[in-house]
Amino acid sequence: MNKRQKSSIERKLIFDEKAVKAFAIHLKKLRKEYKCTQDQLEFESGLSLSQIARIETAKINPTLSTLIAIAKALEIKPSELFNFELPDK
Amino acid sequence: MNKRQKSSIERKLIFDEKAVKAFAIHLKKLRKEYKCTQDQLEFESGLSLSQIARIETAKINPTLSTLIAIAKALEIKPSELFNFELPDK
DNA sequence: ATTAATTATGGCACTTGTGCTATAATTAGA
DNA sequence: TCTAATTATAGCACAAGTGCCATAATTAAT
Repeated sequence: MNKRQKSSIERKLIFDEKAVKAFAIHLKKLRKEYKCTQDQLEFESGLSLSQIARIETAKINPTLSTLIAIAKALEIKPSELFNFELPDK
Repeated sequence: MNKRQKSSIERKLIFDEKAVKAFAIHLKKLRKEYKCTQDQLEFESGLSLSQIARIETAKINPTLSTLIAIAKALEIKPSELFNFELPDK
């Protein structure tokens, strides 16, 4: 099999790894402050534990719904999920 | 062709339509307050206009990176994107 | 040092977010 | 009313988020 052919058109994808990383660290800190395990968060949020782990290790770029589910589970305002310093670029 | 077969296992998907809708309304309001067109926002954020339109019409559930790109483009703090009332459930 | 609890990884299937392009629909300006 | 500007929709291709399952790795308790 040939290598998968790259599209001739360069698609610009936006994935701010640094911001995702900063968010990951913040979330993990928040969760611990609330004495919550990933397992509990799974239960409270309805998200899967593997997903939560992947978010906290910055493997993925979660969606709005996911963020809101987490905030609800932690009983905090969604805006609190963003109380962290964004890397400059 | 047969209809696509449903997986035997019921996958629970989380997509909080009401929250996404509330966010959409809030974003559109914010953008207008900043006298910003979708076209300008496309330029400033690097996101595609079609994507912005889909977000503002609550067609999609944007990702964290997308939200941050929008906040940066509007020169606001990401938490401001969440200054809206979440529907109760 | 063992064991239990917690967190992280990996793979698969499926869904969906995104870019790109084009076009339609709506709104604003003349 | 025309016209231009703005916003919304649609379809395609591809990337990536998520659930579920299993297992490995790490950390905490005893």
